[in-house]
Amino acid sequence: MSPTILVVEDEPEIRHFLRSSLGAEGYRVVESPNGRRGEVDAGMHKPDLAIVDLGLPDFDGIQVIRHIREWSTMPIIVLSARIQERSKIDALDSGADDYITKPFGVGELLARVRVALRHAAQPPAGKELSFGEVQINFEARRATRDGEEIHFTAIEFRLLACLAKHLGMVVTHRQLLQEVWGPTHAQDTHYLRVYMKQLRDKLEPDPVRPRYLLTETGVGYRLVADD
Amino acid sequence: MSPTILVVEDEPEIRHFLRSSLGAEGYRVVESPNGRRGEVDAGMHKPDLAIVDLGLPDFDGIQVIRHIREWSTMPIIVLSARIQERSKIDALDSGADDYITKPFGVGELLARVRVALRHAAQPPAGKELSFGEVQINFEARRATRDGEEIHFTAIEFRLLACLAKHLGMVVTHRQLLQEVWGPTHAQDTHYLRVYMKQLRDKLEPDPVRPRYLLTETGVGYRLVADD
DNA sequence: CGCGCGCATTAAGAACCCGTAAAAAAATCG
DNA sequence: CGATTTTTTTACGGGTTCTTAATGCGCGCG
Repeated sequence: MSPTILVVEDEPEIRHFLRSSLGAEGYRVVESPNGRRGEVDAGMHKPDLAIVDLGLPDFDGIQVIRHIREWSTMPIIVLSARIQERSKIDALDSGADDYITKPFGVGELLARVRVALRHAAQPPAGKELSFGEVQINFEARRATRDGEEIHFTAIEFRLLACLAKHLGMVVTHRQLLQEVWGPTHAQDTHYLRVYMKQLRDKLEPDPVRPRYLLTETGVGYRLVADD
Repeated sequence: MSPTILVVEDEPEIRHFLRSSLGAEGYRVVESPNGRRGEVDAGMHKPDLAIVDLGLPDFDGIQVIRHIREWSTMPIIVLSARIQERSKIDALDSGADDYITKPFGVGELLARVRVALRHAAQPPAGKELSFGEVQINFEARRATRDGEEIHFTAIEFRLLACLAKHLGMVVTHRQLLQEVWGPTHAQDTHYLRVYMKQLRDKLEPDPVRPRYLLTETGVGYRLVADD
């Protein structure tokens, strides 16, 4: 079943451009001409991805994003004019996942859409993952270390799964918080500090000098398997 | 099919010089003697690249750039006399991608044109970039040098990403500052000096004599990969 | 030649972020 | 219902990163 994409855009020209570009790729497209309709359509159609213009006539696209983020983690891509630098950043902070600056080409649009959908849809990449003496089976939700079973709490495991899904890549604080605690806790970074410590105590040979579960100061964390 | 290049230039001498230099390389050339015609021709011919003189008789070349940028992402190269320092920067901030200062040689012209066309042809989804012994993976937010991992702080990486997004072309101080520090710091150019030094220390084989991360005095910086 | 401008370079204090521990609150389970 | 586990809060010390200011250099210009 092809993914559904919600397009919230007031200018008919751009909206039709989006519809035909995305439609040609096989996506199903739902169009909303303003913010109010956008929110309703988001709730009704439960799309796999939303593309939201920041310069909407009735109310700010950021409002739409905030409201959607209250109940959904669907990927949101923001459209912004070159002038709206500031609100672009606000949008990302409000929970948008990516942005495209107008004017933009079909190639760029489709590339961003693919990335966003891939990130959202992916089940924990492989079913197995191992590093050092640790082995994790995501399907069975179990892990062993030196053959001994390790126990994870629900949150610990979700956090680990989220990191493993993006193995080797940095996962931002916001992504982790959003994925594990939901959109309402996207700024409670102290949760991460506590749980990273617990994961390290369970996974790392020397928890004080992490080798697999690495910190990216000011950005997020990342999990790396051995070389 | 050879790329089409639009030349918006009032002085016949320079216009003919451009036509023959570009024509000899196999490009198709469309000439416009003033700004008004330039805009029309841009819409009609949909060229792959526009070269716009800043000192046009009817109205400012910056107007032309702004108007084109409302509907197109085609690369735009600006021609400026040495006196027009200020408007050169305005042009870049308005969406031009690169500039050439008059007088200029064929070699410089063709090099800039090649870079701009190559840049346009590649979807910005490009996740990888390499120059010298350095390799950067933007998706994973990682970089290596001679196989060794290099560590970047949050700001360093954002700066590098911004430069890489416009590989081979100039990025103005203002653009960099806005993208990395936000609009409130658009004039704090001293930040750039400090961080450029750090990037060079991490990326350049000989940081004192930069080969990739180049200074454009009075304008901004430019990242070039080796050819 | 001396001056001013913009850039490179350095260093130090401020601000911020992270790891850590431990207690309080909530949820789970027998 | 009480015990145990899990989650949420809070606090603080140490370390990293960011900001700021001072200095030196090279170049163009008067």
